[in-house]
Amino acid sequence: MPTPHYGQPRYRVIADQLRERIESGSIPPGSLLPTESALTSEFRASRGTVRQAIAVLREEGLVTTEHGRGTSTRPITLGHDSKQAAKSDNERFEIAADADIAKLFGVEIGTILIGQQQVHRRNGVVESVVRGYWLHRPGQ
Amino acid sequence: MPTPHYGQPRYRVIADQLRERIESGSIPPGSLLPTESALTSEFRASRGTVRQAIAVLREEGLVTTEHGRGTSTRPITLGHDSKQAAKSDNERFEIAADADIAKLFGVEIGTILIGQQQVHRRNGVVESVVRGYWLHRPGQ
DNA sequence: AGAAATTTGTCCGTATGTATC
DNA sequence: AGATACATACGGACAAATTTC
Repeated sequence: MPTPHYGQPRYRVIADQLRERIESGSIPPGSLLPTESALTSEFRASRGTVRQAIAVLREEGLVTTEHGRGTSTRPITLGHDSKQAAKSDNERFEIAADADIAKLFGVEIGTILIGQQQVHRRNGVVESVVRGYWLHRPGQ
Repeated sequence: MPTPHYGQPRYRVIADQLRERIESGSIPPGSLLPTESALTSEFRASRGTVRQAIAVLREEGLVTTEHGRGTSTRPITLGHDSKQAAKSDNERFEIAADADIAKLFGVEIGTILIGQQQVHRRNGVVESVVRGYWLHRPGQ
């Protein structure tokens, strides 16, 4: 079989479908995703492709993977309050756009955006903090 | 050949070496990294492993990759002037730590940090904004 | 303008190592 | 100890974007 990936690559299509299940609640927060081999059978894709799809969700912060255990969904913490102590080093939240951000996106100040904060540590010590912002559901 | 990855996996070792070259200036900002096939020969690793190593650097924001062109180290705009900053989608600046950030780093509020903002566009439209923060001269 | 070469992107199949149950 | 599941690594093949000639 050739490698036709008209439009979207397979791993993104698979990632989209899995994201759909997670966000629709079909796969509840905190529960395990199907195993890699199960997804391999279901989507008739190679394991590498399935793993690539899962990697997409992991980068988005939607799931976490534990060696030898599996990949599980993680709840999105909405209504983030800055004083709220973060339990995780990777959390999602909603936040109102400040002047800078609002101008960049071309929206009004205060528009609600999706934010994600990721804390990077080395030997337990915080090395850097990265925050990403984007609009709800940009055409992907 | 077996797959021994005692201690660190190969792709991380390769990533570490490449990072070293970038930070030492051996690969200057804005210049192209060796091609994947060149790295494959040099490190005697498979292309997949080399690509995984590059992916690490990409996640760290050290390099950017363009289809058909190559992977280049990110040009660092040591900018501080807002006029130049406004023109670029990638600017560095200094900023005082707010309560949130200060707590994460374990420093006092108001401590001066390095910040970097990167604007990601698709077809000219802002898709996301990423802000990173870290201390001056971390171990490295 | 266009063809060829270069380079990254995607996908497959397989094998082996390592962690968890 | 055995079964299950994720992590790493290899090699090959074709697709797509860019650069070069």
